[in-house]
Order: sequence, then C-alpha cells, then structure tokens
Amino acid sequence: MAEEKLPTRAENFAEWYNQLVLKAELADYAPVRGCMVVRPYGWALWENITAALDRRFKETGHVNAQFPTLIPMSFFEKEKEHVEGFAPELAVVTHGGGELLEEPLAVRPTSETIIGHMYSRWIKSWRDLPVLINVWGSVMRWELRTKLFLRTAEFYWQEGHTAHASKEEAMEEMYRMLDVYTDFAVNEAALPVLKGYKSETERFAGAQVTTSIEGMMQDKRALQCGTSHYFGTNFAKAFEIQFLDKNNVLQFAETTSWGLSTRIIGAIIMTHGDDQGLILPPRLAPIQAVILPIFKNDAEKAKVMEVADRVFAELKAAGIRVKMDDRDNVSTGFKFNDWEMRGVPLRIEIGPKDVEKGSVALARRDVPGRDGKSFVPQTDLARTVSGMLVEIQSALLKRATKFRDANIHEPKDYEDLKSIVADGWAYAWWCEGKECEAKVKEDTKATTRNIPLDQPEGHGTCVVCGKPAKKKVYFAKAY
RNA sequence: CGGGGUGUAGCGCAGCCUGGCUAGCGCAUCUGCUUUGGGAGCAGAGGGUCGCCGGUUCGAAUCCGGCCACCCCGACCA
Repeated sequence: MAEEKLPTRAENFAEWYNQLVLKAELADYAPVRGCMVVRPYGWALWENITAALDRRFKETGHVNAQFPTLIPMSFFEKEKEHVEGFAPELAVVTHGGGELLEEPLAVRPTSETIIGHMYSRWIKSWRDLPVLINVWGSVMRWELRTKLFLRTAEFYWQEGHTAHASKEEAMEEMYRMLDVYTDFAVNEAALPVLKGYKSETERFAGAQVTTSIEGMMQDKRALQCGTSHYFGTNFAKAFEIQFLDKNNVLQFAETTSWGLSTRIIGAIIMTHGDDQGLILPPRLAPIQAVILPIFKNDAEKAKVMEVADRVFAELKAAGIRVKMDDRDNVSTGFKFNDWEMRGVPLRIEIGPKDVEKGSVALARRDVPGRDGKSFVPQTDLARTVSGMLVEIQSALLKRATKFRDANIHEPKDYEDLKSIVADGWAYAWWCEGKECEAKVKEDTKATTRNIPLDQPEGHGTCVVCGKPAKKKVYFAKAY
C-alpha cells in the first residue's frame, strides 16, 4: 500500500523512480542480488504490453516457439564478436545432479547461438525460408549496477530470430520490426521514440547493422526502448546455416534478431509519471478507471452503492477495464493518493451529492487537481469514459512529444554541444569517426544514441573535428 | 585483494563504550469503537535463534576470538 509521499522528480529523480516502482507495487527486490520480482500489478501491465506486441508479430507473419535457458559454453566461442560482447556478463552452470559437468552451460544472455544451432538443422532449402520465429522468455546478464526494470540480472523480453534467403529480405525484416516497435511505442505506450541506426561502438555484439528506438526520459537521459539487428551471414557462418538456392547453389542464410524487454516499463514510468506517482497510458493500463464510492453511513452507502454497482456493470460491459474500490478500512483521501500512485488514468467518484444530481465526478490522472475534474451525467457514461480515455492517451503522447522536442538542440559548435548534453539531447553533424564519439563520451559522458533513418538534405561538418560529415546523430546521456 | 563501515521484529533505528530485572522506539500488521468528498483518531494486541560458531563470566545484544553477509572507498577489469 502506498503510505508516503515520493521525493519529487526535481529533488531526486533516481529515488523518485525507485520508490515509485515499490509503492505502485510494480516490482520488488528479490533475495538474489540484481534480480527482481515482478508483482501482479506490474505483470498485468507487462501482459498488456506483450498482447499488443504479440498481435503485431502475428500480423507480420511470425510464430512463437521456446528454446532452452541453458546453452553449451562452446556455442559462444563460435562468433568472435558475440563472445567478446557477452562473456563478461555470463552466468554459468558448472554442476548438475551433484556432479561437475563435462561442459559448463551458460544461462542464456540472448539466444542467437542456440537458435543458430537449431536453424542449421532445420534449414536445408530455399523452400524452408524465411523462418520467422519469436520467443517470449527471460535472459540473464550478470549486471553489477542494477535498477528495477532498467537493468536487472534477469529480465523478461521477447526475441525474434529470422532467417532469409537474401540480404534485401533480411534488411527489410529488420526495418519492418523496427517499425512494429515504433508503432507499439507511439500508439500503445504513448512514447515518442526516435528510430535510427546505432554507431559501430554501440552496435550489438555480432551484428552488421543495429537499429534502435530511443526515448527521452523526464531527466532528459535517453533510454533504448527496442532494437532490431541485421547480422548478414555472421551467425550463419558461425553455425553453418546453409541452404540450396533455386540454382542449386549452397548459400549462407541472412539472419536478423529483434528484442524488446520489461525495460519498456521503466520508459513508461520515466516518460509519463509525475510527483504523485505513475501515470499509465490507458491502452496499456491494467485498470483504466477506478470507481470510488463515497459515503458516511449505511443509509448513504446503500444509495451510493446502487449507482456505483450499476456504473461498474455498464463500464465493464462496454469493455473498459474498471475496478471498484469498496475498501472500508482506508479513507477516501487515502484511496485518491493510492490510485494516483498506481497511475490509473481515470478516477470515478460517486458520493451522495452525485446520486442526488444524477452525476459522477471524473478525475483525469494526467491533469492534477481541480483542472482535471469534471462532473458528468450518469447517462451514457460508458461513452463519456471511453472518450476520455482516448483523450488521455493522446494527451500523454502530445505532452511527451512536446517535452522531447523542447529538449533536443542543434549545437553551433563543440562548446555548445557540451552545454547541450549537460541537460538535453544534441542533434548534430558527425563524421562517424570513433575518435570523435569517444571524445564526446570522455568530455561529457554523453554517447551517440542513434543516427536517424530520415536524414536532412546535404552535408555538414562534424561537430567534434570539423571534417566533412554526411550524417546527423543524437548525442545524449543514456541509461 | 587492501582499507573503512554495518548486521537487533516486515521496514527504519536506539541500546553496546561502562555486562544485570520481562531487549525498546517509530512505521507497518491485527482487534474494537469513532471516522470517511484529498494520505483519519483513540484504545488494546501480536510479532525477536540480537548475522553465525565458540570463549570469558554467577550472568553476554553488550567483553574476547574466529567465520559469514551486505554497503562505501581503492586496486583489478573495461
């Protein structure tokens, strides 16, 4: 139960986040260092996220499957960059049934290797392609500095793994899934993400091309919300994924992978939340509207509950995820704060005055105080509520977009870039040189986030070294 | 691996220096009554191998030795 105030975001953003996650009962710390327990309310949110994504995956021709958690250690040696990227954060099982294992087993940090191994068995002909498989599961990376949802040792996600006959097809798949993520982020989570290519330094271990969607949190730090990779034939060569093409020539398959994790919950919290707590986008909220009956005595209770029950049934029948809060052991004032902490988009208050007037009081979570309150007739309430949920959804996106745009600046020179990334994002010409990227990181702690797919016309000069530059990139401090 | 710190109720802590009656406080929990349109009040109750093992002592949360866990700083690694 939410029993106390949060620190304000301005006071201490990190602490605001930590306490919000605990008090909204989204997650809790597990007894194993760095691991989290996702509590029922947090998991209900994740279920709504997975449903919205899974629907999109199926619509684009993908099927779900499941692969094992344990992967032979030797698999990681097969792709040089992949092993270098993941070796430091592997958890390894050395014993089983009380015996030392012949070969240690890694707890999967991602499934490219084991899926590559299986694909090499399943793919023999061009007729077997494309393979479009998605996995819902969890992975483990031995993280040292952890934070609930944003970076934990074990986290929940989906990873799509596809194999194709041509580079064109595989690239198309990578872009398609990046678009699926973007569509999900914008239209379901109300996160105005920016899509683009990752620099060579920031690229996934073993990928030829990595794309991402990046969101701006309220502290102006960037959070990668989803990624989609093109591997070329890197994994196909490592795991011998080969097929005979139409001309009876043996070819390596072109593969991709793409993933989105429970980290997106962190993005939702840090994009929309306020000093009262969480604010959930209606389309993903486990509870879209909560009904608070208000009364002083049994006589009032009888009258109020009659209306409240009717309203509840009507909204439920209309497909709205509605909750009746008839707890009598906490005060109404407490309930207000409690549901605000949990981010329920709409509160419906029904008291004796409302019963008399044939109205209810609606309070929008995204507009605090009196301004967000309206008194509407009980008649046709399902329509009123549905309309308001749609309005809240679009208001959240609009507000986040405005915030994002107000905090992205184009630097005039390097000095300007330094002051911009201290408290915002810089959108700047960049020569794509590693040295320039490293210099920015050393001077400011900001890294390149991504290179937008849509680039402006013409050329510029690199904001760091002054040499000719073809691409513009976002620099920002990241989670 | 080195230095420092902390382990006492679900959480946060006091008590330890200077050993002594039934180990205490706040929050949370439970019961009852009054409350309930912006985080209620009063009364009562339950809840503890004082991190673990050993020692000193008539008597140890307290003193001594060893061990374990966690946190901070440094080193290593990037």
